[in-house]
Amino acid sequence: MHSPELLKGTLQTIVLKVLQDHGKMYGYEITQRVKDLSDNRILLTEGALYPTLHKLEAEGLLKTETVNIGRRVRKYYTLTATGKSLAKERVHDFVDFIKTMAAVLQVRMA
Amino acid sequence: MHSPELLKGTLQTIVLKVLQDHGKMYGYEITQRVKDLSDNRILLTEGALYPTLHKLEAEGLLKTETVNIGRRVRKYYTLTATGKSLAKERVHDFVDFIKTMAAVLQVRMA
DNA sequence: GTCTATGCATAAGACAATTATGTATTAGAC
DNA sequence: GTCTAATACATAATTGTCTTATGCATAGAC
Repeated sequence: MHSPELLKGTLQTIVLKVLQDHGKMYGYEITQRVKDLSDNRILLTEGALYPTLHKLEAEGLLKTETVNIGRRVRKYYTLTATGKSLAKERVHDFVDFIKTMAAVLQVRMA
Repeated sequence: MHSPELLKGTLQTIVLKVLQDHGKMYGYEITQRVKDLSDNRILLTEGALYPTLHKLEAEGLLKTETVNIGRRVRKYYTLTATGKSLAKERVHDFVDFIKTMAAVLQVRMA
């Protein structure tokens, strides 16, 4: 697991990009996908994820669809058009930030 | 200027590495060096920098030397041995984190 | 003589995430 | 057939880091 402070500020970016790449997903699925993609290094906590999803939905970046699986409820999230462009923007900003950090820290990020 | 949330958690890393690369420096000088290296994109605020320097000093990672320039006071900071190894560790951790993020976001950071 | 830059420092408040807690279903181990 | 872990949602209290605001003081440019 990474020093968790570095993760700060990246949660929205992660959620938006994962949704962009994998389409309709539900909360728990997002945590698992991120866990897999990061080789168990990024473990999204529910206390952070759900408030973020609700916030993004309230801002019109995500739309939801509730589905009953047996007696269990699943809430699927999909990017809206605005959400898609924000996803791109956030990833771009992140890459840009890394380039700047590489210059300051004098390291190669390849 | 970058979206400031991304900067969270990177301040100590930046300070330690800049001190490692440039040796003895004072607070204001650090802000300017980072500003230059980042092409004006990372502007360290004093309210964040000074508490961080004091904290690193209290933890034995930095040692200080106060110098009078005319009537003005300058406080120079240098890495201790412990500070040097932490600097390396922090940079390594950061690069590692970026690799993980690249996998999650499916981007190249070059 | 005023404005900007240099140079230190602390305090109040905002904000995001962690930790803790709560509820409930389902699959598999034994 | 019972217990545990995984699945699946959600909110509240607390923590920690940073921004913003404030304060003091010197020096140089114009």
